[in-house]
Amino acid sequence: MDTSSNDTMSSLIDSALARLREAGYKITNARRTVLEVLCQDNQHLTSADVIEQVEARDPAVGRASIFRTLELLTELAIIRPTYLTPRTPNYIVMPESGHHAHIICPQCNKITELGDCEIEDLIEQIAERQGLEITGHLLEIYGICPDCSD
Amino acid sequence: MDTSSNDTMSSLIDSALARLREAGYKITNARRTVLEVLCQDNQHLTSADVIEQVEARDPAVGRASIFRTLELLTELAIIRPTYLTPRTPNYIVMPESGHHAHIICPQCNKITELGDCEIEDLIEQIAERQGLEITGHLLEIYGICPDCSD
DNA sequence: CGCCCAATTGATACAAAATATCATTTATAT
DNA sequence: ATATAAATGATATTTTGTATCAATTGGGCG
Repeated sequence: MDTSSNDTMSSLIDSALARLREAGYKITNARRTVLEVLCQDNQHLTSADVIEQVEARDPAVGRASIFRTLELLTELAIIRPTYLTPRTPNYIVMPESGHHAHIICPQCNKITELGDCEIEDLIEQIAERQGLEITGHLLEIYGICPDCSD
Repeated sequence: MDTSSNDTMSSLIDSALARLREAGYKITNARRTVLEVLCQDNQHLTSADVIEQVEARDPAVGRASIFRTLELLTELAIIRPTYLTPRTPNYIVMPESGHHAHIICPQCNKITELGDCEIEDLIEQIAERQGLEITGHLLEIYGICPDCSD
Protein backbone atom coordinates (compact mmCIF):
# COMPACT_ATOMS: atom_id res chain seq x y z
CA MET A 1 0.00 0.00 0.00
CA ASP A 2 1.30 3.35 -1.00
CA THR A 3 1.19 5.84 1.83
CA SER A 4 3.48 8.44 0.31
CA SER A 5 0.71 10.50 -1.24
CA ASN A 6 -1.15 10.47 2.05
CA ASP A 7 1.95 11.62 3.83
CA THR A 8 2.33 14.41 1.33
CA MET A 9 -1.27 15.32 1.74
CA SER A 10 -1.23 15.38 5.52
CA SER A 11 1.98 17.40 5.61
CA LEU A 12 0.42 19.86 3.19
CA ILE A 13 -2.54 20.19 5.51
CA ASP A 14 -0.32 20.55 8.53
CA SER A 15 1.73 23.23 6.85
CA ALA A 16 -1.40 25.05 5.74
CA LEU A 17 -2.93 24.89 9.21
CA ALA A 18 0.32 26.16 10.71
CA ARG A 19 0.33 29.11 8.33
CA LEU A 20 -3.28 29.84 9.22
CA ARG A 21 -2.53 29.81 12.93
CA GLU A 22 0.62 31.88 12.54
CA ALA A 23 -1.44 34.53 10.79
CA GLY A 24 -3.60 34.68 13.89
CA TYR A 25 -6.63 32.74 12.70
CA LYS A 26 -8.43 30.00 14.54
CA ILE A 27 -8.38 26.40 13.38
CA THR A 28 -12.05 25.64 12.99
CA ASN A 29 -13.93 22.64 11.76
CA ALA A 30 -15.06 24.46 8.61
CA ARG A 31 -11.53 25.55 7.74
CA ARG A 32 -10.02 22.16 8.42
CA THR A 33 -12.66 20.42 6.32
CA VAL A 34 -12.14 22.77 3.37
CA LEU A 35 -8.38 22.23 3.57
CA GLU A 36 -8.80 18.46 3.74
CA VAL A 37 -10.82 18.58 0.55
CA LEU A 38 -8.40 20.89 -1.22
CA CYS A 39 -5.36 18.83 -0.24
CA GLN A 40 -6.64 15.62 -1.73
CA ASP A 41 -4.68 14.61 -4.78
CA ASN A 42 -7.50 15.56 -7.13
CA GLN A 43 -6.47 19.20 -7.17
CA HIS A 44 -7.85 22.03 -9.27
CA LEU A 45 -11.29 22.07 -7.71
CA THR A 46 -13.85 24.72 -8.47
CA SER A 47 -15.79 26.33 -5.67
CA ALA A 48 -18.73 24.12 -6.64
CA ASP A 49 -16.50 21.04 -6.31
CA VAL A 50 -15.33 22.18 -2.90
CA ILE A 51 -18.88 22.81 -1.74
CA GLU A 52 -19.97 19.39 -2.92
CA GLN A 53 -17.09 17.53 -1.28
CA VAL A 54 -17.25 19.46 1.97
CA GLU A 55 -20.98 18.77 2.08
CA ALA A 56 -20.24 15.06 1.69
CA ARG A 57 -17.75 15.06 4.54
CA ASP A 58 -19.72 17.22 6.91
CA PRO A 59 -23.17 18.51 5.98
CA ALA A 60 -23.09 20.85 8.98
CA VAL A 61 -20.59 23.16 7.29
CA GLY A 62 -22.40 26.07 5.65
CA ARG A 63 -21.94 27.45 2.16
CA ALA A 64 -21.02 30.88 3.38
CA SER A 65 -18.20 29.53 5.51
CA ILE A 66 -16.78 27.68 2.56
CA PHE A 67 -16.62 30.86 0.50
CA ARG A 68 -15.20 32.76 3.44
CA THR A 69 -12.53 30.12 3.88
CA LEU A 70 -11.60 30.13 0.19
CA GLU A 71 -11.24 33.88 0.35
CA LEU A 72 -9.14 33.80 3.51
CA LEU A 73 -6.86 31.06 2.21
CA THR A 74 -6.37 32.96 -1.01
CA GLU A 75 -5.53 36.13 0.88
CA LEU A 76 -2.90 34.24 2.85
CA ALA A 77 -1.56 32.70 -0.39
CA ILE A 78 -2.17 29.25 1.02
CA ILE A 79 -4.28 28.48 -2.01
CA ARG A 80 -4.26 30.12 -5.41
CA PRO A 81 -7.07 30.35 -7.91
CA THR A 82 -6.16 29.36 -11.46
CA TYR A 83 -8.10 29.61 -14.67
CA LEU A 84 -8.20 26.37 -16.53
CA THR A 85 -11.74 26.95 -17.65
CA PRO A 86 -13.12 30.33 -18.61
CA ARG A 87 -14.65 32.23 -15.72
CA THR A 88 -14.56 29.47 -13.10
CA PRO A 89 -11.57 29.58 -10.77
CA ASN A 90 -9.92 26.30 -9.86
CA TYR A 91 -8.11 26.24 -6.56
CA ILE A 92 -4.73 24.70 -5.92
CA VAL A 93 -2.88 24.47 -2.63
CA MET A 94 0.45 26.24 -2.76
CA PRO A 95 3.46 24.71 -1.04
CA GLU A 96 5.22 26.79 1.57
CA SER A 97 7.80 27.83 -1.01
CA GLY A 98 5.05 29.57 -2.94
CA HIS A 99 6.17 28.09 -6.25
CA HIS A 100 3.94 26.17 -8.59
CA ALA A 101 4.04 25.25 -12.25
CA HIS A 102 1.84 23.09 -14.45
CA ILE A 103 1.06 22.33 -18.05
CA ILE A 104 -2.48 22.42 -19.39
CA CYS A 105 -3.60 20.87 -22.64
CA PRO A 106 -6.16 23.24 -24.14
CA GLN A 107 -7.79 20.35 -26.01
CA CYS A 108 -8.44 17.81 -23.27
CA ASN A 109 -7.73 20.01 -20.22
CA LYS A 110 -5.33 17.44 -18.83
CA ILE A 111 -3.06 18.94 -16.21
CA THR A 112 0.53 17.89 -15.75
CA GLU A 113 2.12 19.19 -12.60
CA LEU A 114 5.74 20.26 -12.84
CA GLY A 115 7.40 19.79 -9.47
CA ASP A 116 10.40 21.94 -8.69
CA CYS A 117 11.71 23.17 -11.97
CA GLU A 118 14.50 25.25 -13.36
CA ILE A 119 12.26 28.27 -13.62
CA GLU A 120 13.02 29.26 -10.06
CA ASP A 121 16.57 30.45 -10.71
CA LEU A 122 15.38 32.59 -13.56
CA ILE A 123 12.68 34.09 -11.42
CA GLU A 124 15.21 34.94 -8.74
CA GLN A 125 17.18 36.84 -11.37
CA ILE A 126 14.17 38.77 -12.54
CA ALA A 127 13.20 39.57 -8.97
CA GLU A 128 16.65 40.86 -8.20
CA ARG A 129 16.73 43.03 -11.31
CA GLN A 130 13.33 44.50 -10.46
CA GLY A 131 14.31 44.99 -6.85
CA LEU A 132 11.51 43.03 -5.28
CA GLU A 133 11.16 40.41 -2.65
CA ILE A 134 9.45 37.45 -4.27
CA THR A 135 6.98 35.38 -2.35
CA GLY A 136 6.08 32.89 -5.04
CA HIS A 137 5.03 32.32 -8.60
CA LEU A 138 2.54 30.50 -10.73
CA LEU A 139 3.54 29.32 -14.18
CA GLU A 140 1.03 27.93 -16.61
CA ILE A 141 2.17 26.46 -19.88
CA TYR A 142 -0.42 25.82 -22.56
CA GLY A 143 0.50 22.91 -24.76
CA ILE A 144 -1.17 20.26 -26.84
CA CYS A 145 -0.33 16.97 -25.18
CA PRO A 146 0.90 13.92 -27.15
CA ASP A 147 -2.51 12.22 -26.98
CA CYS A 148 -4.25 15.20 -28.57
CA SER A 149 -1.66 15.97 -31.23
CA ASP A 150 -2.21 12.70 -33.09
CA MET B 1 2.28 63.75 -27.43
CA ASP B 2 3.06 60.10 -27.00
CA THR B 3 1.38 58.00 -29.62
CA SER B 4 3.40 54.84 -29.07
CA SER B 5 0.95 53.29 -26.64
CA ASN B 6 -1.87 54.03 -29.03
CA ASP B 7 0.08 52.38 -31.79
CA THR B 8 0.60 49.36 -29.62
CA MET B 9 -3.03 49.34 -28.71
CA SER B 10 -4.32 49.60 -32.24
CA SER B 11 -1.95 46.93 -33.49
CA LEU B 12 -3.10 44.69 -30.67
CA ILE B 13 -6.67 45.25 -31.76
CA ASP B 14 -5.81 44.66 -35.39
CA SER B 15 -4.03 41.43 -34.55
CA ALA B 16 -6.91 40.30 -32.38
CA LEU B 17 -9.47 41.12 -35.06
CA ALA B 18 -7.39 39.27 -37.62
CA ARG B 19 -7.26 36.20 -35.40
CA LEU B 20 -11.01 36.39 -34.95
CA ARG B 21 -11.63 36.59 -38.65
CA GLU B 22 -9.15 33.84 -39.43
CA ALA B 23 -11.03 31.56 -37.08
CA GLY B 24 -14.12 32.20 -39.19
CA TYR B 25 -15.96 34.66 -36.98
CA LYS B 26 -17.54 37.91 -38.06
CA ILE B 27 -16.22 41.27 -36.97
CA THR B 28 -19.24 42.79 -35.28
CA ASN B 29 -19.78 46.01 -33.42
CA ALA B 30 -20.13 44.22 -30.08
CA ARG B 31 -16.91 42.29 -30.56
CA ARG B 32 -14.95 45.30 -31.73
CA THR B 33 -16.17 47.39 -28.82
CA VAL B 34 -15.23 44.74 -26.26
CA LEU B 35 -11.78 44.44 -27.81
CA GLU B 36 -11.30 48.20 -27.82
CA VAL B 37 -12.03 48.28 -24.12
CA LEU B 38 -9.76 45.33 -23.36
CA CYS B 39 -6.88 46.72 -25.38
CA GLN B 40 -6.70 49.99 -23.53
CA ASP B 41 -3.60 50.27 -21.43
CA ASN B 42 -5.51 49.76 -18.21
CA GLN B 43 -5.50 46.02 -18.54
CA HIS B 44 -6.68 43.40 -16.11
CA LEU B 45 -10.35 44.28 -16.29
CA THR B 46 -13.04 42.24 -14.61
CA SER B 47 -16.19 41.34 -16.51
CA ALA B 48 -17.98 44.04 -14.52
CA ASP B 49 -15.35 46.57 -15.66
CA VAL B 50 -15.77 45.49 -19.25
CA ILE B 51 -19.54 45.75 -19.03
CA GLU B 52 -19.29 49.23 -17.55
CA GLN B 53 -16.83 50.53 -20.14
CA VAL B 54 -18.58 48.98 -23.09
CA GLU B 55 -21.83 50.49 -21.83
CA ALA B 56 -20.11 53.89 -21.73
CA ARG B 57 -18.89 53.57 -25.31
CA ASP B 58 -22.02 52.12 -26.79
CA PRO B 59 -25.11 51.55 -24.68
CA ALA B 60 -26.65 49.54 -27.50
CA VAL B 61 -24.35 46.59 -26.86
CA GLY B 62 -26.11 44.03 -24.67
CA ARG B 63 -24.80 42.31 -21.57
CA ALA B 64 -25.24 38.86 -23.03
CA SER B 65 -23.10 39.73 -26.04
CA ILE B 66 -20.33 40.96 -23.81
CA PHE B 67 -20.23 37.66 -21.95
CA ARG B 68 -20.45 35.76 -25.20
CA THR B 69 -17.55 37.75 -26.59
CA LEU B 70 -15.41 37.21 -23.51
CA GLU B 71 -16.07 33.51 -23.78
CA LEU B 72 -15.27 33.38 -27.48
CA LEU B 73 -12.09 35.40 -27.11
CA THR B 74 -10.97 33.16 -24.27
CA GLU B 75 -11.66 30.06 -26.33
CA LEU B 76 -9.53 31.46 -29.13
CA ALA B 77 -6.79 32.35 -26.60
CA ILE B 78 -7.00 35.97 -27.70
CA ILE B 79 -7.64 36.93 -24.12
CA ARG B 80 -6.81 35.05 -20.96
CA PRO B 81 -8.54 35.28 -17.61
CA THR B 82 -6.22 35.73 -14.64
CA TYR B 83 -6.97 35.68 -10.94
CA LEU B 84 -5.31 38.60 -9.27
CA THR B 85 -8.21 39.00 -6.92
CA PRO B 86 -9.97 36.04 -5.41
CA ARG B 87 -12.82 34.70 -7.48
CA THR B 88 -13.11 37.50 -10.03
CA PRO B 89 -11.37 36.83 -13.33
CA ASN B 90 -9.37 39.69 -14.79
CA TYR B 91 -8.93 39.58 -18.52
CA ILE B 92 -5.73 40.35 -20.36
CA VAL B 93 -5.17 40.41 -24.09
CA MET B 94 -2.59 37.90 -25.18
CA PRO B 95 -0.13 38.77 -27.95
CA GLU B 96 -0.03 36.55 -30.98
CA SER B 97 2.94 34.67 -29.54
CA GLY B 98 0.76 33.50 -26.70
CA HIS B 99 3.36 34.43 -24.10
CA HIS B 100 2.70 36.69 -21.17
CA ALA B 101 4.39 37.38 -17.86
CA HIS B 102 3.73 39.86 -15.10
CA ILE B 103 4.63 40.60 -11.52
CA ILE B 104 1.98 41.28 -8.91
CA CYS B 105 2.61 42.90 -5.58
CA PRO B 106 0.36 41.13 -3.09
CA GLN B 107 0.32 44.21 -0.86
CA CYS B 108 -0.75 46.95 -3.27
CA ASN B 109 -1.83 44.77 -6.23
CA LYS B 110 0.35 46.79 -8.56
CA ILE B 111 1.00 44.92 -11.78
CA THR B 112 4.29 45.15 -13.64
CA GLU B 113 4.21 43.67 -17.09
CA LEU B 114 7.29 41.80 -18.22
CA GLY B 115 7.63 42.02 -21.99
CA ASP B 116 9.50 39.26 -23.73
CA CYS B 117 11.62 37.56 -21.17
CA GLU B 118 14.15 34.79 -20.89
CA ILE B 119 11.55 32.37 -19.63
CA GLU B 120 10.65 31.42 -23.16
CA ASP B 121 13.77 29.38 -23.87
CA LEU B 122 13.29 27.43 -20.69
CA ILE B 123 9.68 26.75 -21.56
CA GLU B 124 10.71 25.46 -24.97
CA GLN B 125 13.04 23.02 -23.23
CA ILE B 126 10.33 21.80 -20.88
CA ALA B 127 7.90 21.44 -23.77
CA GLU B 128 10.37 19.39 -25.76
CA ARG B 129 11.12 17.13 -22.82
CA GLN B 130 7.41 16.54 -22.22
CA GLY B 131 6.78 16.04 -25.92
CA LEU B 132 4.14 18.68 -26.37
CA GLU B 133 3.44 21.46 -28.78
CA ILE B 134 3.27 24.65 -26.76
CA THR B 135 0.82 27.34 -27.68
CA GLY B 136 1.67 29.82 -24.97
CA HIS B 137 2.24 30.45 -21.32
CA LEU B 138 1.31 32.73 -18.49
CA LEU B 139 3.74 33.44 -15.72
CA GLU B 140 2.70 35.25 -12.58
CA ILE B 141 5.35 36.26 -10.10
CA TYR B 142 4.24 37.36 -6.65
CA GLY B 143 6.61 39.86 -5.12
CA ILE B 144 6.56 42.73 -2.68
CA CYS B 145 7.43 45.81 -4.70
CA PRO B 146 10.00 48.39 -3.55
CA ASP B 147 7.29 50.83 -2.46
CA CYS B 148 5.66 48.28 -0.19
CA SER B 149 8.83 46.81 1.31
CA ASP B 150 9.85 50.05 3.04
C1' DC C 1 -23.46 48.04 -55.54
C1' DG C 2 -27.32 45.61 -53.32
C1' DC C 3 -29.30 41.09 -52.16
C1' DC C 4 -29.13 36.94 -49.33
C1' DC C 5 -28.77 34.19 -45.28
C1' DA C 6 -26.39 32.17 -41.62
C1' DA C 7 -24.27 34.25 -37.80
C1' DT C 8 -24.95 37.27 -34.32
C1' DT C 9 -27.37 40.29 -31.69
C1' DG C 10 -30.18 42.56 -27.74
C1' DA C 11 -34.02 41.99 -24.64
C1' DT C 12 -36.10 39.31 -21.43
C1' DA C 13 -36.45 35.78 -18.29
C1' DC C 14 -34.02 32.56 -15.64
C1' DA C 15 -30.38 30.05 -13.01
C1' DA C 16 -26.27 29.93 -10.48
C1' DA C 17 -22.76 31.86 -7.71
C1' DA C 18 -21.38 34.86 -4.21
C1' DT C 19 -22.23 38.17 -0.27
C1' DA C 20 -24.43 40.67 3.80
C1' DT C 21 -26.74 40.13 8.00
C1' DC C 22 -27.29 38.46 12.55
C1' DA C 23 -28.33 35.53 16.42
C1' DT C 24 -25.83 31.43 18.04
C1' DT C 25 -21.78 28.67 18.71
C1' DT C 26 -16.88 27.68 19.37
C1' DA C 27 -11.73 27.99 19.72
C1' DT C 28 -8.39 29.62 22.51
C1' DA C 29 -5.89 32.42 26.06
C1' DT C 30 -5.99 32.78 30.83
C1' DA D 1 -13.43 25.96 33.68
C1' DT D 2 -14.54 30.44 32.04
C1' DA D 3 -14.71 34.63 29.37
C1' DT D 4 -14.71 36.65 25.04
C1' DA D 5 -13.77 37.80 20.49
C1' DA D 6 -13.78 35.23 16.38
C1' DA D 7 -16.21 32.42 13.55
C1' DT D 8 -20.21 29.98 12.29
C1' DG D 9 -24.66 28.45 9.80
C1' DA D 10 -29.13 29.87 8.16
C1' DT D 11 -31.56 33.03 5.58
C1' DA D 12 -32.32 36.68 2.49
C1' DT D 13 -30.46 39.27 -1.08
C1' DT D 14 -27.44 40.75 -4.66
C1' DT D 15 -24.48 39.89 -8.31
C1' DT D 16 -22.96 37.31 -12.13
C1' DG D 17 -23.66 34.42 -15.91
C1' DT D 18 -26.84 31.71 -19.25
C1' DA D 19 -30.87 30.17 -22.23
C1' DT D 20 -34.29 31.58 -25.37
C1' DC D 21 -35.90 33.71 -29.41
C1' DA D 22 -37.45 37.15 -32.66
C1' DA D 23 -35.00 40.87 -35.03
C1' DT D 24 -30.77 42.55 -37.07
C1' DT D 25 -26.41 42.59 -39.52
C1' DG D 26 -21.79 41.40 -41.57
C1' DG D 27 -19.75 39.91 -45.52
C1' DG D 28 -19.59 36.77 -49.60
C1' DC D 29 -21.56 36.57 -54.20
C1' DG D 30 -23.57 37.90 -58.25
